[in-house]
Formats: sequence, structure tokens, C-alpha cells
Amino acid sequence: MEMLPKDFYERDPALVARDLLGKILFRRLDSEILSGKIVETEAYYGGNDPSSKAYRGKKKFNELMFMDVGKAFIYMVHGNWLLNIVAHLKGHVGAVLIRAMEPLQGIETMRKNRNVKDIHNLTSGPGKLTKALVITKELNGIDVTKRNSELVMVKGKEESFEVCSSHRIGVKVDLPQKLRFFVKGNKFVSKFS
DNA sequence: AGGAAGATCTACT
DNA sequence: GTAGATCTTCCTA
Repeated sequence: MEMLPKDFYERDPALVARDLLGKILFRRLDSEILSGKIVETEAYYGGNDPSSKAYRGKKKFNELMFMDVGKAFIYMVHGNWLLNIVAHLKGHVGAVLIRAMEPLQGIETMRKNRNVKDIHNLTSGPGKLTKALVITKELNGIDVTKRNSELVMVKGKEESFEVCSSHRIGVKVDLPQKLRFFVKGNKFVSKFS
């Protein structure tokens, strides 16, 4: 299995967001490994992005967005933990929100964690995904480029799919460019449009 | 102390 | 499909 190298994340967040589609996210638990293919992401920037957590400057809770790329940045919104990967050009600020994935390994465990049966409902949203994978604040700052991390990102199989983009979901004020990316036709994306 | 926040679930029409 | 309640932290006053 080939890990995504750190410099993969040292690019414009929108490029990273698009290229994360089709990659495999692994969650190592004590007893089991869970995994899934990423099918939906969103890019966030820094001070010029009104809906970014980094918009109002560096704070304790968002400092990861200003720091080293390739780390998980996790925070709570409306009672849900959301998973981001820090990604930006050198000296810039940004992160990519992981919004949805297609479950691969450990599906029964995810069903238990989520307390739902329908596989299309297990990880088809940012808060659902973290619950299914047992991702909480405890993993904040974890390095997803290290092979032995509890959370790692690896290259998927080479396969072709069509990428669609749209405006970001749920944000108050969006930027003019489209910063949400998803795999066209995939049943596991959170919303169609 | 109060409220907003990158969401989800439920219960309706 | 849409509306409303509820979820839990951290920021701001």
C-alpha cells in the first residue's frame, strides 16, 4: 500500500480536495481496521475565505490550519465531529474537509457505530463519516502521512471516474469559485446537485 | 452567559 | 421534500 506523501498536501487546497477523491482512508482501531474510498470533499482557505475556520485569524482551536500539512484537523459543529486534512501552499493557510466516503472494510462495525442499516447512509456526510469511523477530538493533529498512525490516507486503485464540482454546502457566505468536489454518480455522496 | 456553527434526525405535508 | 428540534464545543461579550 502506498501512502500519500506529505508534499501531496502542500498545494492549493482546491487541487488537494479534488485529488483526494478516490483515495482510501484507513482508521486503525484496537481490534479492527476500517476503511473507505473518499467520494466527496471541500476546500477551505484562510483569511480571505469568510466560511473558513481560519477567517478570523489564528486561534488555539484552528492553529493546525496554519501549521504543517498532512495532519488531521478535527472540530465540532452542531454536535458532529468533522474531519479535515491540513493542506495549503507553503506559508499559506487551508484545509480539506472530508465530506463522504464509500465504506470498504469494517462495514458491520460502522453499522453498529452509526446504528443504521442502510449502507448508503453510513458515511454519506461529514458527521456520519466521523461517527462511523470513531473519529473524535482525540485524533486532532494526527499525521495521516505516517504509516503507523491511527488514521492514514493511501493511494487507491487506479480507476477513472468523472469529477463534479459545486458550491460548498451549509456555508453562510461562499467564495465565487466552486470548492466542493465529488465523484459523479456515486451513491455515497451526501447530496446531489 | 449566550450564541453561532462547514450537520443530522425525525416527523410531518 | 421540507421544516423544526437537537446535537456540543468554542468564541465573544
